[in-house]
Amino acid sequence: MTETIGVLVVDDHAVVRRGVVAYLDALDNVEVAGEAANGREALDTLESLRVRRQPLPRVALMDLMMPKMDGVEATAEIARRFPEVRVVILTSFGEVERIQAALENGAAGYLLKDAGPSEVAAAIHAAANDDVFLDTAVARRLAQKMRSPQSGVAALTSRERDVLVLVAQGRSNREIATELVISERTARTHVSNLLGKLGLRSRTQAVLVAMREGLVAPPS
Amino acid sequence: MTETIGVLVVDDHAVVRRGVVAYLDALDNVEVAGEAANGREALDTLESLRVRRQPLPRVALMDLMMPKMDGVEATAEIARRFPEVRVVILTSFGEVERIQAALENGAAGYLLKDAGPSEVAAAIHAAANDDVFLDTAVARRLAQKMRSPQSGVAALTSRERDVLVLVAQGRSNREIATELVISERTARTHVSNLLGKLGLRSRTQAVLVAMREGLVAPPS
DNA sequence: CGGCGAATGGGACAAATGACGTAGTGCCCG
DNA sequence: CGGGCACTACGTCATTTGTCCCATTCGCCG
Repeated sequence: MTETIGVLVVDDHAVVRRGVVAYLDALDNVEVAGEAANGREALDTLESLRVRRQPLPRVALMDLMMPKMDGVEATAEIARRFPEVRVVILTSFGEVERIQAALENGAAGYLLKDAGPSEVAAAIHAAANDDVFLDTAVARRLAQKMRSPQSGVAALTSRERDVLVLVAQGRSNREIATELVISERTARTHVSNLLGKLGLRSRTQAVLVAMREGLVAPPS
Repeated sequence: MTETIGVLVVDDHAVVRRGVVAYLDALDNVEVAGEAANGREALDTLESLRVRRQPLPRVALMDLMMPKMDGVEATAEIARRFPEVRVVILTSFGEVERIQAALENGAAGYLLKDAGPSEVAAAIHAAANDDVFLDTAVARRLAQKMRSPQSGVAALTSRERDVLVLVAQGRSNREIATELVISERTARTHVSNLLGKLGLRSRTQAVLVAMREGLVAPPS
């Protein structure tokens, strides 16, 4: 572990990249190996390092919610094509669904943007060590989610999640039916069931829950 | 203008504060006068400086979307109680409604977080000079909004906006009526009218528009 | 003063939504 | 193999939502 750890910083906000780099510069055995503004750029950077036979960074510090390529997607791609690179998520969103998605896709850590320098350092060292680091708040939420499998989107069947996503896009039952190639009655059954499971009384509330759980992106 | 400009950095994300401070440190006649993690802290800091008869910062660089006290609120408070402090907004959200709200509440600038150091510098100098600096993208959106007054929340009456906000919280017509102390029929009239003005066909879509326009915060 | 838009409500009606019960089919797991 | 679950679908019914009329009351503005 006395070896220097190369870190690729991926965030669409220049200010955030600057802050992260400032954190990393203060660390002894960590070196910023590059910056990228989105998932696509990050992959391009890694690819280009590989063809030049230059060493890949050990860790990628990555935002979720980026243009071009979403953090979750990018994490999955990196895990698939560059398995020696550990991905640590650094984001302002603490949605359990996103956290789970990221971890399932191979993320080796999850930090919130209000993390201090020491937490970032800990996450990077953990990742370089093939451990997983979770922000305290993140870990707590995950634990809560585990403890209470009854409340929340996790209780939904995959089909119900499909329907919920469409509801959260403002579609009517008829439109949902057409989209999923089922009858409107079935769509209504799914909506009714998911409302029941989530303890809601209208599809309007379902939109909010879907947003809160990160099932759909907030509209831009 | 050779005088040093004091800047108060307000953001709930430590990483972002660090990045901004790094930007500011690189500038000659700018000095970081303090940091705060939310609007409340920012006001407390200013208040405490005032009672100690210490000089107030000329500029506050502030995020929107913070816990404790929202950026728009904080901007209004600062403009009211500390008129000598110029507030520059630095946020990742480009919603026209929020921009307008911030500017109407006395903001002296609006930057997006993908802004580079030079833009931050320009905004601070402009603010210290009693000018207003707008990010290029922000200015463009504002201009678009001005050019097309027909589409968008701007066409709504204030009462309709009230109703829309409640719709976007998942309330039923009956609940909205109770909340606003009007009859349910009137609530329905308002909903119907605002749907027409926005070109929508259901309240579910209205939720999305309200979010997109920043009329309500995305649920946490 | 006259008009105009905003806000308030009502009647009537059509459409969408949601709840509840029932049921066939397919699939996985013990 | 049998039970359970997900997915599909329908019938019925109550409620909500949304539309199109209309009317009244303000307050503001020319």
